[in-house]
Amino acid sequence: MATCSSIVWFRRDLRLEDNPALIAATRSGSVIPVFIWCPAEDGQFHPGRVSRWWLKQSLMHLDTSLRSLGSPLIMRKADNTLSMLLEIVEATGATQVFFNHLYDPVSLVRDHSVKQGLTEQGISVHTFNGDLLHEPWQVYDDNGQAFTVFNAYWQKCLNLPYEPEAPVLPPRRLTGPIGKILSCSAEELGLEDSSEKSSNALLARAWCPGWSYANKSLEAFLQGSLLEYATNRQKVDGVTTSLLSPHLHFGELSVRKLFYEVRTKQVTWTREANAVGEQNVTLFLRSIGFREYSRYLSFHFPFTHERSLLANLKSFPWRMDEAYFKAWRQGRTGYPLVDAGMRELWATGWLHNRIRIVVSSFFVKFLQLPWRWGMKYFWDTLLDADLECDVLGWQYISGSLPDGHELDRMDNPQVEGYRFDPDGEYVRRWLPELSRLPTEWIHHPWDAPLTALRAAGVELGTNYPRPIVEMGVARERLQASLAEMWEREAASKAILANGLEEGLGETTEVPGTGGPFHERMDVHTVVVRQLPTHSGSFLRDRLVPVLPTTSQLQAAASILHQSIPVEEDIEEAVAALPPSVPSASADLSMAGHSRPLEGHVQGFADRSQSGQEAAARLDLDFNSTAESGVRESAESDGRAVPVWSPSVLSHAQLQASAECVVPEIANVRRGSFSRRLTQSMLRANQETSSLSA
DNA sequence: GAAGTTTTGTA
DNA sequence: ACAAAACTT
Repeated sequence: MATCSSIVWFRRDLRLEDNPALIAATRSGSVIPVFIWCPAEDGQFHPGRVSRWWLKQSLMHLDTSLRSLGSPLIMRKADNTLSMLLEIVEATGATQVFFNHLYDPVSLVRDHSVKQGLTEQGISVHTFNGDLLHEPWQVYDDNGQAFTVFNAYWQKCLNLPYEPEAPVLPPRRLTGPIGKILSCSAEELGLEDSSEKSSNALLARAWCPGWSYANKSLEAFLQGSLLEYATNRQKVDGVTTSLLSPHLHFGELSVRKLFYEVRTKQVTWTREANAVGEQNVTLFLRSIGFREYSRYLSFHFPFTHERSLLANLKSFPWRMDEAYFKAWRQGRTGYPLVDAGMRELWATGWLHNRIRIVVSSFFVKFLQLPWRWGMKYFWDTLLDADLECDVLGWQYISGSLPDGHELDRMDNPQVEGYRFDPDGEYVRRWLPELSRLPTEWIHHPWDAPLTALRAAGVELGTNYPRPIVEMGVARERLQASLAEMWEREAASKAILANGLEEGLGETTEVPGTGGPFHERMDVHTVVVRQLPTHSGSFLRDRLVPVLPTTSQLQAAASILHQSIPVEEDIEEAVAALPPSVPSASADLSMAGHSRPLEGHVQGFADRSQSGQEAAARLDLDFNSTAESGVRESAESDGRAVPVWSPSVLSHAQLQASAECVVPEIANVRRGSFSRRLTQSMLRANQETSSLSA
């Protein structure tokens, strides 16, 4: 057995400690640690600049650690992950591949085909849970259905038998492969292009990527802000969160270890009758719960990165307004709290979770922009960009979840400003043009008397914009749009009913809309329709608005005279962040991306890991629904746009993701939803079976 | 002490 | 937005 050579395929588990794939491989002989950078497979979800910067640093750190144990990290850039793995297998004579599970839609699909491809070549593949407390297929409600509300899900998780064990220590020594294996440096992977380096240099002042720094961040958090997590949760300015999220995203820190450490703390505090401390832990664990839940949703509802979980908003008339979108990105909406947040995001890649909620809520409800645009922007710009959390966050805010905010709940940025930034310091830090405005007016400069504005050097409409949409107008517009949506839905329902009677089934078209209703909120489709004369590549770029490059941003900034943080401001801003050390990042991000590879199937339960029953069920599903992938959706103008066709785990989920069979939930309010969803999924499933029979 | 008003919490 | 809690009268 000592002669057996194993590849450990690192992905987003860039740590030595508590890494099940690495531990298992170490037991079976010599270890070849591998990282493959394969941008071609990321599609639309190619990581943004700051995220790639983090990855690069983290890889260098991991490589150093692995080297000192005796087996350096093999880094390769590839067009196809499977081919590259096979090439490395060939070169090293490895007979086994070990890796930890991922749950985002891209990885689910890729990992399944990789596993299949390796197995076909006689390589034995072993996969593990290195990212979650519980695998998504281990948690179901009393009816055996997947949860669709968070509280019930998290309650169940907390009640599952789970005795946190002390994290497994890193291996002491690794036996490396014999002979030299082709590899490149982290630099040569091309994670950072030369135009990005100067901006990225600033990031290193505030953050230390790498698994051992993640441990230090954890330590700092346990000793520091965990104590006051609950009370400080509201404070948007200053270091009050764990700052662990980028470390968690890249798996530099094991969630199981985090859970273990935090729980241990909680036990201590309970013994000391420290009720406040105990409460703090409960709240923090809840935010870990949201991270778990994001994976859970992504796994069970693999279409949620591009379509709402609920079908209730499928005919909502989102505004495809590029100018609004741009004003939001640049922090020029005229609402100081929103703008401060967007400037901070722009400059640092970081936002307090509270501010993420504020800006995303404004995005959806004041501007009525499609949530997927916002999700993509977060994916492109956040340091802790994480697809599953991104999806969960935006669906939560946009009224697409049974237990999220409803779409017609409009939060007032002025009110939120005084609640979360009572002294206006946060706004002053990020909006220098308002820095001299007294607190009285800082969150609503449009009400300020001219004398006050003049004294503060503020000229509304010139160096700081007036509100892009007034609150009252926004409210009316939202109501009107909702009314329009109800109308469309009623019409749709009537026609669908007719259609079914006539046996037309699910693809009924509604006259005058050019297609099934759900497509009206589909970014791809609508934009294509609006821009029918442009070229293919232009269209592709437009599928989802793309983050401008730094130079484009700077150009825009100079045109817009002042107030956009360009380099100097960024520097100042970053300097104002938590000083050097890994302060730990924590609030879980709403980050995201979206999009497809070709033909694959999804799912990857590992027999040895996840229990016979689950594995058997998933395997069965692979076999029965194995064909899915990119399909072409023919537009009315004849242009074909690739559309992600979700891979499928079960018939019920297939139905949930097939647009016209999406459950009827328009009027269902929170709470009562879950059961109805599953029931109507089942009903839809049965109907379809009988139709096809 | 009941009824009305304001604040707080919700991710 | 809305409900529940806290606070006033």
